[in-house]
Amino acid sequence: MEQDGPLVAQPLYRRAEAAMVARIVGNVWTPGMRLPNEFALAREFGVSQGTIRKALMALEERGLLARSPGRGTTVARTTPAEALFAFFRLRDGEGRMATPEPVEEHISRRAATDAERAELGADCAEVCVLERVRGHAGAPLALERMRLPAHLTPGMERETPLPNSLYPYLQDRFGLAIMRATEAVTAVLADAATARRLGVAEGAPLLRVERRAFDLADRLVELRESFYRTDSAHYAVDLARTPPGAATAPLQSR
Amino acid sequence: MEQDGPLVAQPLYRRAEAAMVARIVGNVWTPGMRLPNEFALAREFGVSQGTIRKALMALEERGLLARSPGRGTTVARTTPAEALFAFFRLRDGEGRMATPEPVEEHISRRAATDAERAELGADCAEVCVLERVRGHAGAPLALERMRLPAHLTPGMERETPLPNSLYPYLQDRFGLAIMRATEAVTAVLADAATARRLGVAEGAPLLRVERRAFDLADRLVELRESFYRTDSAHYAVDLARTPPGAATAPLQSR
DNA sequence: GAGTGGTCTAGACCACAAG
DNA sequence: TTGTGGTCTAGACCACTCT
Repeated sequence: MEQDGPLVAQPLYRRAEAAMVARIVGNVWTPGMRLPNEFALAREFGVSQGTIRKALMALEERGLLARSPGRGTTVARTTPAEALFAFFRLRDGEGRMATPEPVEEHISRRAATDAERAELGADCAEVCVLERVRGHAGAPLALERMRLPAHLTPGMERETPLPNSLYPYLQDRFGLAIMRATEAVTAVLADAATARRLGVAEGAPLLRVERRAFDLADRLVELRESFYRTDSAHYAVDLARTPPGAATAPLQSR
Repeated sequence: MEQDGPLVAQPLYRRAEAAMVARIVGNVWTPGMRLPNEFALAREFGVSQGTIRKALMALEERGLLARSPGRGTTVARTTPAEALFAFFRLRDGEGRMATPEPVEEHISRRAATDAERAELGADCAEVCVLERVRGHAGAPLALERMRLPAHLTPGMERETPLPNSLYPYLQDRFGLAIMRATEAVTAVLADAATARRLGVAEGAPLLRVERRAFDLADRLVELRESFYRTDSAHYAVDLARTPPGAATAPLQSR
């Protein structure tokens, strides 16, 4: 009656897919690394080349692999531009990304609260707290406050200033690959402290965005609270009719 | 050098896919209809069964077809529950959908403004304007103002009250299948009129959501401006790392 | 020129749904 | 029992990249 382990036998291509994900998560296959070709993989896993291909194409669609004719299959390497595009939703009037430049940054490390341990896992004794103001076109745009499990990011609190784009840094430095996130958006009034840092009047309307970010193994690894000014930009969302049986949750939800 | 028509020959499975989309858009294949089996389609299009299968699976992923073993392949039929889930983003504290109940509704028809014609197409002489207040758990939650090309929804202005879920109605009544939408979210202060209708104080923070909705053929068919209270609900977004070369725009953007 | 992935075909066996 | 889609295999040809 348990949900976790599939009781029914998974198709071969699913098992091959899972085995390859395990290698990427376990850093046996590292970002940028070139994989053996389809026939070699097929021999290795004991299936046909067509079956391996199906698994490879699924992983390409999930963004874990990059394939191109003539060059071969490589483990995807997240570039700063892509990473920003994937999770940063602020756009200007013409729909272009309102690229944020760092303005100020504070980073520290402290004991995790009970609430944080409940979300980030019982083994999370300390958290790294990163607070940033980022601007665009000369004006402050966003105030962000991130919390990460300190045992997953050892020494991060001494590496200020951090790169503008955080997720590629987490991947290169700590092997933390952020794959998906959920955001909860509400409208709030700026309090005095936030208003001062964002250069708006107290009581000005702001977007408050609460983000939970998950890594390759679908562990929650970042809690983020952001406040956005939306006087010159907006939070852009693309919605599509979801096919009923389609992949809703990437993996397990817990 | 033109972008529209593919100058290079498309793969067979893409051409088969496009041909099948055309049949669905042209109502040759109607929602719920059962398609011929893979071998019959293969014969009809002059390709192999494997190629047809690839096209069918792509259309299933796009949500246009539903396939199941033993039953066959049918044209997808949008149910109210799915349609609400797909585009309605408000969730309560536990992540459940904050199902909105209609509170009041006004519908009218008037000449289109120049701005509306620029967006909805030059042949859009008149627009249908639908204004609604919707509530949840006894309190007003959202004020919505929708504009649709009147020539695509003839007689709609006499059909008040309209069903709670608008898109299934548009599909059943006018053959307008909304497939995707973009939303621009900003934070604003409630003006006097909006505050009164939503039961909040003037100057309370609200989410303002501007939606553009597109049909099967990727025509812009709805402009919508909504104001949401987010004191007891939030606007929920799921973000995923997008594979660089993946399908970003469903069809052409114009 | 050698090797790669992209496309296309062909045929086999299975579980499942419907009559 | 019949027919369907789901899975798996096998082999062919092509365009492309790299050296």
